[in-house]
Amino acid sequence: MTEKLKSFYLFKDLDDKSLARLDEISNVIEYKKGSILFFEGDKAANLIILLEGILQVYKTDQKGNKVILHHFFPVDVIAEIVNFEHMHYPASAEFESDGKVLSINYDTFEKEFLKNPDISFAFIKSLSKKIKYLENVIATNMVMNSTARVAKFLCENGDKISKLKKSHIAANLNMTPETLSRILKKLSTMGLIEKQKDEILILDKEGLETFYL
Amino acid sequence: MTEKLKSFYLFKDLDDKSLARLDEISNVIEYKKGSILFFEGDKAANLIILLEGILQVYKTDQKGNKVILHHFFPVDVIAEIVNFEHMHYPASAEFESDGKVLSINYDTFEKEFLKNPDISFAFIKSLSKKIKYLENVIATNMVMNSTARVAKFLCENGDKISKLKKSHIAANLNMTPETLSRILKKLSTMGLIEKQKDEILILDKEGLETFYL
DNA sequence: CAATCTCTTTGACAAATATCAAGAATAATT
DNA sequence: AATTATTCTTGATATTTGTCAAAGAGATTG
Repeated sequence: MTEKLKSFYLFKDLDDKSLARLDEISNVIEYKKGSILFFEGDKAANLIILLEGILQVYKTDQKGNKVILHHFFPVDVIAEIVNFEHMHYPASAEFESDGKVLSINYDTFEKEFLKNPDISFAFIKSLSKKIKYLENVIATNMVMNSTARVAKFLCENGDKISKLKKSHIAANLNMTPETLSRILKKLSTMGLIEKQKDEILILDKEGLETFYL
Repeated sequence: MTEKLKSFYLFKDLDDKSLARLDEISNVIEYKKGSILFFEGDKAANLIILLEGILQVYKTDQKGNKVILHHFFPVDVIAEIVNFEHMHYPASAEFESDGKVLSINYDTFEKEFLKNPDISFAFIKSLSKKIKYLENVIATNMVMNSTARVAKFLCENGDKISKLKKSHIAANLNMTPETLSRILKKLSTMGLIEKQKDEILILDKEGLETFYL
């Protein structure tokens, strides 16, 4: 297990003694697809690192619609500020696939590890990454309209698109499947993409980019 | 000047020698209301700390409308990840009032100061604060509708409201003045607020809160 | 391969907010 | 105080996206 810990960038510079200690204060938990890692409002006692699976973080608006805020992939540190600031989770998190998590007792971690310059630098790195992600969420969802979001998604994920259900893509882009369908039709009519059996071909990437750049 | 530096929480634990060095690599710049601190896309060479004034950070959407993302107040560290990640500014910043800024050569700062555990802890604190702020921007603007945003603003800023122009409030809430006017009228009709000459009285705070809690 | 189930598309309509234009209220200036 | 300039409000209309319902297309199962 200490070997496994060592392989995470956050811990790569720790000596064996520290790793053993870290091992003591942490454990691995597995989750099934669809299960909830935490609910909005929960308090956090553990620092959580996503080892396997895709985690979706969302809020629910007044009409009861999910508003998807993040996706986390391995190996991401999840919501560390909630630990750092002793806050409540500002959103809920649900596994989009089966997953696995490393759960570290945070108080001990802060006391014994966060002073270590390598750890704190990695922690800064992780926070920084999160800010970039949030900036992107804001730029995408507050500044861009539906068509722009679809165009951006197509340009950035043209490959993955065949594997995903359209309704799933729509949820990720915070729009309804109907709206997505209509936009794809429009882009198709404009000759920017071609809808095939199972795939969407991008015919004019530059044309798509004009919607959001 | 070193005394002044010492008064910022980020530097409060530095010894005199370090402060003198910090002084060497930094300088104070003054800005007039309406002037631009940086444009979206600019590259950053300096770590910027807002000493005086209110700074507005915004993007421009495709129609040319400003979308206001943040407000910074003294003493905030501005967009430190842009330095840390050697990125370009993802948005523009404009002074809403006359202002003053401490500009620190970032490369030197990272090399000579960021290793210091007190500094790095304060840096983490600052990043953490920013994440909370961004989470709030997202929660407010992506999850809440116009009425909820106005209600929240009234509850949180009931005092300041008389000093601000309505068009300015509307811009801050990312809606048009017309929409704000209509919502205030609606809330007034519902008996939750009372519009007076120069002020808005909150008659039923709990009633307002139901719009967004 | 027919029946069933799920997902996607389409159409008609509704809701929220923006836009444009005009009038009303306030504030500033002469 | 009268005039002028700003800002705010109101009404009419447009735009974007969501909602609901039904039809169509694909996939799955017996």
